Parts: sequence; structure tokens; C-alpha cells
Amino acid sequence: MGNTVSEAVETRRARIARRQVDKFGERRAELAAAALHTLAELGFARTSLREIAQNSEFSHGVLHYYFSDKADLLTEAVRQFEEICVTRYDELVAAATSADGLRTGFADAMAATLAADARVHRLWYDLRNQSLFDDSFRKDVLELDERRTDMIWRVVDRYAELAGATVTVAPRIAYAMLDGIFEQALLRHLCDDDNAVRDLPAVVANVLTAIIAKA
Amino acid sequence: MGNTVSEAVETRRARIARRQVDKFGERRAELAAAALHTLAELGFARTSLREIAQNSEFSHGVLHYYFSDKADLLTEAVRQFEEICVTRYDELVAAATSADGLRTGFADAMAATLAADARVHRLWYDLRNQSLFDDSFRKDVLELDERRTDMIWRVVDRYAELAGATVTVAPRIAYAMLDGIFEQALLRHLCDDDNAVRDLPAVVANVLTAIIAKA
DNA sequence: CCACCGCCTTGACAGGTGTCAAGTGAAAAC
DNA sequence: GTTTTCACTTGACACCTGTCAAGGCGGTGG
Repeated sequence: MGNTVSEAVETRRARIARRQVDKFGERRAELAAAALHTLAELGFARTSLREIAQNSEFSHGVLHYYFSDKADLLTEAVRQFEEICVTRYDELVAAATSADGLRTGFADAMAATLAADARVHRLWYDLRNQSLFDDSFRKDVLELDERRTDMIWRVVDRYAELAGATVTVAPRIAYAMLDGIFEQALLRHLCDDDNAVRDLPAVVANVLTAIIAKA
Repeated sequence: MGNTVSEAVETRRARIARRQVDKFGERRAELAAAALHTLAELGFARTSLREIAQNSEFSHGVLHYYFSDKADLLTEAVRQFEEICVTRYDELVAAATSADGLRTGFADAMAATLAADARVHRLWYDLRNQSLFDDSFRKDVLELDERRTDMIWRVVDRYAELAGATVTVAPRIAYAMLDGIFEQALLRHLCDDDNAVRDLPAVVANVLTAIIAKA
């Protein structure tokens, strides 16, 4: 790189342009976050652009400045949602030293996220359900579902290994079973059934022991 | 019944009144069926009264003649939906003579209803999901979920009995696991994955064997 | 024959929706 | 200092939604 005036101007311009791009992206992210919050609160059906804007610090018109479309906004929100929603449990797997420890740790972690992130979880199920009727988000849903499957499988596989056993079901089945358990618990929890969170750890532990067999 | 004129008139009047009552109820049922069909096709979010009417042979105004409200109509539709959705598998349980037979029969029946009634099933999941955000249908959803739990448990319990074994999970857990499996298969099936229906029987059989233990 | 009533259609209403054009005010560019 | 550009607001549009009032049409009762 040189040091002439024109080049200095170039880099300054580039930096400004970069900063503008970043600012543009940041605003998109900020608005997508507002959309996400609204979606988690109201569900897909009742979420309108004006409602999203009201959950941000801007007016409703700005959404069409940063997004071409409502679908564009929701897609961005879902992408952002993926980042939040998938990565869990991995530290648990890394730190586990015994089958029993991993089992109870995983079961407790599931109950914890059920209690803490119930709204986000129901949004995930809402999204997946939408894709049963409308194919706009199917690709994202299937991809996310696969990442969740992998995530669960890492736990189950390691658990069996620590127990000196083998898993008797395929990854997808293990995921579907535990997901069904979680969905059921989520329903109970959101119906103000306090037992849901309390009972979940024992249920999850029960399922884990049921799907492995001593080698 | 008598044969005097007055009595004949009475019975005729009564019959007319009865017929009118019946006709009123029949129309309600007919319109609720149209609503059900529309719901299964479009999902809760995109179902409007005009669309429902267009799936019947009447105009949209008639809905407010037979129903006080949109909620009233949807409630009636859901009630009707319950009748369709719950009773299955019982004949299977009654006719079963061996554990293996019941297992494969149940697994095949699940795959069959997955293929045949996919739209109705997705409506059920849509309904249950709505109740995560809105409490209007929670009572119906919880009741229906319980009936489905019982239905599944009758199969699982009888299966273990025939196998000379005991079930290692509670009824609600068995239901949640199998429901998760089915929901996953439904997603795949509606994404035009032909393997979904084909693979389901083996998966269900796998789960059944995993949740019992020889006494 | 006329009046009435049950069943249904038509058309309108108020409110909400996604979308977009016009405009504003401030900061940047020259 | 003027012009241009950016970031955002405002207000409007066409459309769709649930709701309901007004009216028509056919059959029944008097």
C-alpha cells in the first residue's frame, strides 16, 4: 500500500463504505431481532409488520428500507433464530466423564432450557408447523432439524459409549423421540403446569436408558 | 303412536320441528366440515370465512346465520375433528393374538394413516401449536391429547402383555415418543420424501421393542 | 289470496394488512 | 456554502378480514 493522498482517500472511502455496509447489516440484524421477539410472543399467524416495528425503536416504513419484503424479513429472522436455537449440550458432552453424569446433566439442561426459553422453543415448533402447509421455509426447517438431530445424537452416542453400550435406534429416531418428549413438556409448561419442568429430567433419563443396550 | 287427527297433527308438527332442529344441526355440521376441509388445506393462519364458504355450496353470509362467531365455527369444526381423529387401533388391539402381530399391525396402520390422512394430521399439529400461543383451544387440545395418549397406551400395554414383558416408560412418555416419531415422518412425507411412509413401520416397531423389558 | 317466517344472498362497514411513494432533516461530499 | 446522499417518517393505496343489516325467495299457516 502506498501513501499518496489519493490512496489515503481511497482507504478512507473504503472504510466509510465498509462501515456503512456494517451499519446496514447491523440494522437488519436489529430489526430481525425485533421480528424474532414479536414472533416468539405472538406466533407466525398474528405477527404483522407494524407490530414488529412497534417492538423496535423505528416506524413501520423502515422495514421496507432494509428488507425487500415481509418474507425477506422473516427469512432473516429465522436465520438469526437458527444461531440461537441449535448450539447447546456440546460442552456437556465434552465435560462428561460418566454415563450417569452425562445423563442427568443432559436431562437437567433440557429442563432448564424448557423453563428459560419456552417462547423461543414454541416459535421453533410454529415454524416447523408452518412448513407443513407452506414450502417457503421448508429448506431452512429441514436443515435446522438436521442440525438438531446431530446435536442430540452427539449426546446419545457419547452416553452409550460411556455406558459401554450401543444405541438401539437410529439418530433420527432418537431425535424424534426426545423432541416429542420436549414438545409435550412445552405444552404442559405453557399451560401453567408446574410439573412439566420438574418431571422432565426423570422422563429424559428414562428415555435415554430405554434406547441403549449393553454390548 | 295413536291414530286420531290431533295426534297425527301433533306428531307431524313434532316431526317437522324435529326435522328443523335436525336440519339446523345438519347444516352446522355440513359447514363445520367445510371449515375442517379448508383448515386442513390452508392451516389455521390462512383460513378465512369466505374461503370456508367457497368450499361449501353456500355464500359467506350464511356462516353468521348458523354460527355466532368465527370462534364458534372453528370450535364446532374442532369438535367434529376429534371424532375423526381419535378412534383407531382399537380393533387392532382386540384382534391381536401375538406380540409380533400386534407390533407389525400397529406399525403398518400408522404408516397407512400417515399416507392417507396427512392433511388431517397436520391440522392436528397446527391446532396443538396454536394452543402454545393462544388459550382459546387449550382445553380441547389437552383433552384430545389425553385421549390420544390413552389410545396409544392401550396398544403398548397390550403389546407388552402379549410379549410377556412390562413397559419401561409411563403412558404419557410412550405417547410423546411415538407422536414425535409420527410428526417427524409427517414432515418428511409432506416434503415429498417417499421414504417417510416406507420407513415408518420399521421405526415404530423399533421403538416398541425398545420400551419393553422381559419381566 | 295474503301475511309470515325460515333460509339464504348481497352488499356494505370498519378495521387491519403489506406495500410503496413522497417528503424531512441531518450528515456527507464537493 | 451548496448540493447530494443517507436514514427514516408519514401518509396513502389496494386488498383482505370478521361482522352484520337489508332484502329476496319459497313454502307454510290463516
